[in-house]
Amino acid sequence: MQYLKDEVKNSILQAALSEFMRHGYSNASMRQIANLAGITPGNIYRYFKNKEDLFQELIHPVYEKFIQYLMEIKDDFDDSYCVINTTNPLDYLRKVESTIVELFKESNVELRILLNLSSGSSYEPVKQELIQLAAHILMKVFIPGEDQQDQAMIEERNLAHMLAGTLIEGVCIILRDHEDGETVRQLVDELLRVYCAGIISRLNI
Amino acid sequence: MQYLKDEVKNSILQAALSEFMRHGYSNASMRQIANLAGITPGNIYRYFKNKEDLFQELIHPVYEKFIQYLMEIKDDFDDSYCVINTTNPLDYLRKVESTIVELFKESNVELRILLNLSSGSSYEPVKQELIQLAAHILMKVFIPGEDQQDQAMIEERNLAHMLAGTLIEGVCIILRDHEDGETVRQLVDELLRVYCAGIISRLNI
Amino acid sequence: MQYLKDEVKNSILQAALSEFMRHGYSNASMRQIANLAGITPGNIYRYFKNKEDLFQELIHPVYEKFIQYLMEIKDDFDDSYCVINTTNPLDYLRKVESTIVELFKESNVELRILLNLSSGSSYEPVKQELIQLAAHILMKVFIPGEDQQDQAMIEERNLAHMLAGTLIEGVCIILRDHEDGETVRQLVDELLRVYCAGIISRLNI
Amino acid sequence: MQYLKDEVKNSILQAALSEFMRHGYSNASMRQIANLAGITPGNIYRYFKNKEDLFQELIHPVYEKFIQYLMEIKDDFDDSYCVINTTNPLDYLRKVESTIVELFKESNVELRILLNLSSGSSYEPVKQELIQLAAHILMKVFIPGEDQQDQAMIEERNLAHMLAGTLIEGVCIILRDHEDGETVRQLVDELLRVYCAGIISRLNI
DNA sequence: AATGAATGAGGTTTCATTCAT
DNA sequence: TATGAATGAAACCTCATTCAT
Repeated sequence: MQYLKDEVKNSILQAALSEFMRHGYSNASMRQIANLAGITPGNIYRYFKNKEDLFQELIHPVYEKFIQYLMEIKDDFDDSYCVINTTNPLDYLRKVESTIVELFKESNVELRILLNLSSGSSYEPVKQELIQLAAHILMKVFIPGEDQQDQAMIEERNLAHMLAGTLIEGVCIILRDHEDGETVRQLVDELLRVYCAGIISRLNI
Repeated sequence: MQYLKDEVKNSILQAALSEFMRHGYSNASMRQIANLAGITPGNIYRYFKNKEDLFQELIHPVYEKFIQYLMEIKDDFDDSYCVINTTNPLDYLRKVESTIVELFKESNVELRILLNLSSGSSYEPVKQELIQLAAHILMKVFIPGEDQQDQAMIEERNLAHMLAGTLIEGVCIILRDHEDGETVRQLVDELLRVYCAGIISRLNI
Repeated sequence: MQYLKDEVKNSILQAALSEFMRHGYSNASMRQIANLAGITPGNIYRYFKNKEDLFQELIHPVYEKFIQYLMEIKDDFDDSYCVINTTNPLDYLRKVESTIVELFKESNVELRILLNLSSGSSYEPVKQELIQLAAHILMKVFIPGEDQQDQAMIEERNLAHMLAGTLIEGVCIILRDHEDGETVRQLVDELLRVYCAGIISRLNI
Repeated sequence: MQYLKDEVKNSILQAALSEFMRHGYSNASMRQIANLAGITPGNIYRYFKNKEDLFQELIHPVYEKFIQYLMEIKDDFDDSYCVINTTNPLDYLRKVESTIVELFKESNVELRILLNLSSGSSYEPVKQELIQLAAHILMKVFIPGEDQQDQAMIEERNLAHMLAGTLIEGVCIILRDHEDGETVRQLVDELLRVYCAGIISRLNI
């Protein structure tokens, strides 16, 4: 009994991963997923309730881990950096980096789907939330002290938002193009170095 | 009659632009485009062979301009920077920047569709091509002289590729989130500043 | 323009009426309706949003008329019969009868679908509501005065409910089996005669 | 082995009874029947050729008993009532009643399925056949003597048909709404009383 | 005898595209 | 030239039935 179940379920998941990666959630075809998995479309529904359920089973673990991780970063950051302004942001980000890379190394494709290809699913607004979280952290770097509401403030906010977005996208790109863990770490390192250098140079103006 | 034809054709193109912008290529509805253009669905097919053809007529000019522009940058770069190494890369990129922003200001929507909303069309792989072109340019910054094939070379290639990708994505993000031309220019400026600072600091190591 | 629309819409409505009549709402097949109408399934959706919408367009007018009519009966009954107990129930029901027959003559099939074949649609609970309304009226015949809550009361309630149900079904059967208006009127007359005789004889016990 | 087989077969039949009762023939799910029976879907097909066969094995005995019973009533009626016109129809119907209720008490669920929930199966037209049989019996009450073919005859035929239908539906309604055998008997008693009173009053005109 | 994974035909619905008018 | 009704293929999904185990 159940002489094939796990094998088939895995082949469906793998096929779905490939199809979602290629066409995004709403343009992915259950028929194509079935073809890729070597089964008939109806059989998918023995393993997953529907398209959204299949997507969720693939993406949710990564989503949860990622959210939890970012929250930890935020809390840690709020505690250690903002109160006593001793930590160098460069050092702080460097510490963060290794954990990020670890998570991405585990779930490269899933994260890219979550962040860039989930339009039409319940995860659609996740990317903006994540970028806003990242922006929140960067904001504290640019405006350490008080909450000014003047023009400068708006510009800083835009800047933080933009840099947060590019940072997230940068990591996505690195992970899309490279499999080797050490290369990934090295490139993220470089990316952070660029960002930190730029941010520091901007703060010093 | 010819006059009427052009008017209708333009209204279709304008409607299509709006619809592709809102829903992306494959989720755009020909019926909705007809509605927006104030005509009937069947009539679209007197002006355009099919959905893909309509998309192409809209996007191709921008695509071509963008490619041509990047080629010019590449050629200019090859001539002015690589041979006699006098120009400051920061100055060079700053010169580039204003042209980029100009192009985006002209064809903001088309470029955003081309880069982010062309999934399902023949332009789907364009973004990657563009990033590779940009990477080629950046390569010349990092490896000014000869074509070494050693390990250091590979690392520089990866770095250039990654930075090119994040740069392109960064510009996309800026254009997605902001309409005002001056804000766009300012943010692109900041983005370049960060990149240049990072790149210079890296070159100086 | 619109050179066929009404004709097709009517053929769909007629086909749907036949299909819903034969198999009920949830077992009716849109494909079969299309076949009966001599069109393709997709074309139905140019005329009706979905299956429920098609059903509603067919059934709602009858439903509304029927509900309104029954409410009028109920109000008229509450006013004329319960307060001053002068009207003979036989006379009252006879007055009611002609109106019922008129409505049924107009929308024979639709009413039968509404009452007996709407399972799965939003009209599913209508029949029970109607029977309860009819039972409410009959209750007033059996228990003219006060609201007793004893055993006799429960029996009267069951009896009223049962007779209301059979009355409704009886009218449905008459209309299913006969087309001629005069025959219908005559049979409903007989049915009411039987009911009234029985009810009166029961009250006299 | 044979013992086990019967046990399984019975559990399937019991499960099917419950499922058909809840959802009707065509909306009943073979998978759900298997679940209720504590076996797997495929195994049902070792005991029953298909869904229709399972339905038939469940319903046919009751159908046959019911038909046979009605035939006996008819024959008994033809012998005792029509030839020597001594028996009071009220007494005769009262005698009939207790047998009807007995049969319903034995096979309440099966009869309700047969009469009201067989849409989509081969038993779908049974209810009409039953009503026509009942109408045939009632005809003998209204037209004791000869087979006139005049207008009066047609009216009597229609009347008998209508009253047979309402009687059957009335019993169905009673059985749908009540579980307790004594309440069922009592309501059927009342229903017959109404019918008899009406029929007698009509005959006396 | 029993399992339950798999199939395949069918369900409702959408939509780019065609074509008679 | 323009209409918009109609088509047909595809979408997601369900389920009675089959069959390798």
